[in-house]
Amino acid sequence: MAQSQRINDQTAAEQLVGNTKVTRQDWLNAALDTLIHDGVENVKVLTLARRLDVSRSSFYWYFKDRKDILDALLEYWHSTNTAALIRHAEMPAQTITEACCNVFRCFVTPGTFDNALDFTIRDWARRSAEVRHSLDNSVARRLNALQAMFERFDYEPVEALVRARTLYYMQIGYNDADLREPMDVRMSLHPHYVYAFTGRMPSDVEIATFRAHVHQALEEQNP
Amino acid sequence: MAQSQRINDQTAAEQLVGNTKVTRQDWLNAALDTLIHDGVENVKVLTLARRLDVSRSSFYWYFKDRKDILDALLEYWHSTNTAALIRHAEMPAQTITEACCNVFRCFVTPGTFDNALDFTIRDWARRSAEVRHSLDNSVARRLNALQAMFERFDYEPVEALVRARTLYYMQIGYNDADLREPMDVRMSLHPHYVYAFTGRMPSDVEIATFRAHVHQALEEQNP
DNA sequence: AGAGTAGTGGACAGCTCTGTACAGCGCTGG
DNA sequence: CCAGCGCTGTACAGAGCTGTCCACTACTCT
Repeated sequence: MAQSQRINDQTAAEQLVGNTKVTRQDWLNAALDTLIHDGVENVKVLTLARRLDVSRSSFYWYFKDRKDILDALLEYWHSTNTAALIRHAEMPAQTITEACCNVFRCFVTPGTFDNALDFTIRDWARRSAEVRHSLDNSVARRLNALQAMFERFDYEPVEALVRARTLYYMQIGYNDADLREPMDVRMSLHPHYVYAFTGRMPSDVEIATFRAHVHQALEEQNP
Repeated sequence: MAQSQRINDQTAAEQLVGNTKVTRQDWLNAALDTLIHDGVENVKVLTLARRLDVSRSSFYWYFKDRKDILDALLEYWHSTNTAALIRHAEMPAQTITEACCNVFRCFVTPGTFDNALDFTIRDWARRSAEVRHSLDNSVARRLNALQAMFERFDYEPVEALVRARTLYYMQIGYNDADLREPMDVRMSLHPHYVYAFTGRMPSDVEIATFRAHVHQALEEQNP
């Protein structure tokens, strides 16, 4: 599922001047990919160097030490996933069911919210107080955005809180499970999820719009 | 939260005959505790030995190698968490809201379903195909039990499936987050969770019964 | 062309961890 | 009372990892 990740797309554009074989970006991309697939404890200077087919010591040209690159990875996560989720929760919508569909899109559209990365960060947070702190902050901001979303559609604060959590944790848990459910099955269940989360069935138009979005996103990914 | 874990309670009863300083159980308990708090990759023979204040080599008397004790930990998880959840999902109930409360009890009562252990296993599963396989099996059995629970109360299969997943993943995600919410706050939200999961409000009796159960469980833990 | 700069590779010291070999210690049963 | 069993400690070999030092290379700028 998770494609090779890129922290940004400068890599191709960067000039490999002088004796340069790899860029700082290459190290970061390799580290991010390793982080996602193998966990923090496998983000090792030695492993990355082997993967980039470069001497281990050149790592220390770009980064102070191992912690330095790990900090960069955390910062990347910070500025992507949480921002994406909040943005989708705040999208304008006519109904709560439409708003809920918007949030779903965030999780389903490739390149928006990286589920595998998010899991890895949670895992990491269990072993590092610093990461734990970042994570707690992000989760609070995410849940606030979702609660506010329900409140915009006149749910009582307590119910909005409970529904925000249910929606959020269900998505997180669901994606963690990595069910590899075929997209058509997932699409057929979608209206029922909306119903379970909001207590209301989405309209046919909302369902169709959601499907179109997902379809389009998948097209763009595999043209 | 997670107290010092015990794989079973034989330890105190076991005789330390001969030159024996620690038992196989001691190794297992230490390993389980380390697994939960620090993750698989920190379950190291050296670390456990230091913790038990015993030489590292005596480990190899009780276990073939490191993998041997890790297998034992997985087996332990197998025979506890999944069994507990299924048992609670199958408990007799008059209403779906009561059934839902039964499932909650499983997560809230100490010594029943170990959330921290479950998280660690999911983490582990990301790095080991063998563990992944065990986990997938367990999750399928858990979800089937929950879906069957909703179906017993006349939910359509698709809705039962969606609600089973929502209930399950919400609990998992919620516990992962380790919110450390005071129990009285959690209790006040409880009826709303039941409503979000089942679409119906629990009766006053059901709420009171649930609270009494939780209260009693906490009393037993801290007499 | 020569000096400087950015980046690389190889070698080294030092740490942590694994698994094995083997000797020693203290009970228990004939 | 001593032989054997269950268990422990010391010692060793070897692998994998980190971070540092320094010589080297290939560009760029003047």
